Amino acid sequence: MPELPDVEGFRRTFRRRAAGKQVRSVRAKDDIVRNTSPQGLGTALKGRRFGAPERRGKWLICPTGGPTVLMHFGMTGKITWSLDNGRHPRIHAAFEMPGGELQYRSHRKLGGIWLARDDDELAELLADVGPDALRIREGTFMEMLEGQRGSIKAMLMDQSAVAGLGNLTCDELLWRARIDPRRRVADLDDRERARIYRKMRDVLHAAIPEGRVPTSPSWLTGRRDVSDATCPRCDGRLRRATIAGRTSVFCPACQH
DNA sequence: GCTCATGTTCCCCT
DNA sequence: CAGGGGAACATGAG
Repeated sequence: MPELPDVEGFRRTFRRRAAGKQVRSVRAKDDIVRNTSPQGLGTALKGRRFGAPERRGKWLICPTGGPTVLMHFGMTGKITWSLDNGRHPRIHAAFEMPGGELQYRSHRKLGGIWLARDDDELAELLADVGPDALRIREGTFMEMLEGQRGSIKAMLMDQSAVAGLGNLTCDELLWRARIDPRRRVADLDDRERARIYRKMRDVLHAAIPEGRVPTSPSWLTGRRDVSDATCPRCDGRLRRATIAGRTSVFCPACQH
């Protein structure tokens, strides 16, 4: 589930439910807390008040004025708010606070929770995360493309180059930009590069209010799980191929 | 039983 | 060094 639009939705949930509230206690499974123990997390947070959450790429950043909680959601993580402090087994961490608890769930446990004790630790944990896809300026984006020798899809998926784009977002924006995901970055001209930047923003801005990459039939993403899927634009047959280790869906008829 | 899944990391090649 | 391929992680869903 979680790419940039999903994490942006989690940020909204966190802001609405947890920001400004004092943490009463923390429960967490051992293997979901990555750089300390559940006890360590609880000790650091108990009595502290969460501030406004931020997002960088697919990371949710939850400050308290002292330590900061970092959440990553892997492929199946999410945040939920519960009124009743229930001990559901699928909840991997819960921050108990007045009025309910904020729950972190990560079905396949590919994500996790990190604790940064201060700004230095925070910077260290996020050191390899590139500029956020939603905020990167066009000039910076163009600089990132310089000197790249791989495919455009691989570059867009690289979180240290541009942070937040996932497999669905990349397929969607390349389809809108009419660029074949296998194209070498070095072979793209300036107009094509500008088109990719513009479509990246369009896709993100359209997806964020939904809190996910939309799956309506007018989106490529709405067709990717359909057998014998056709292009929403030209009705040509969509193709699947592995690029940069992930399944890519694209339209060979209108993406070049 | 088999393959695949919206992510990241690590190892091995070229 | 930059990239690509593949495996691993954990747990289903089809």
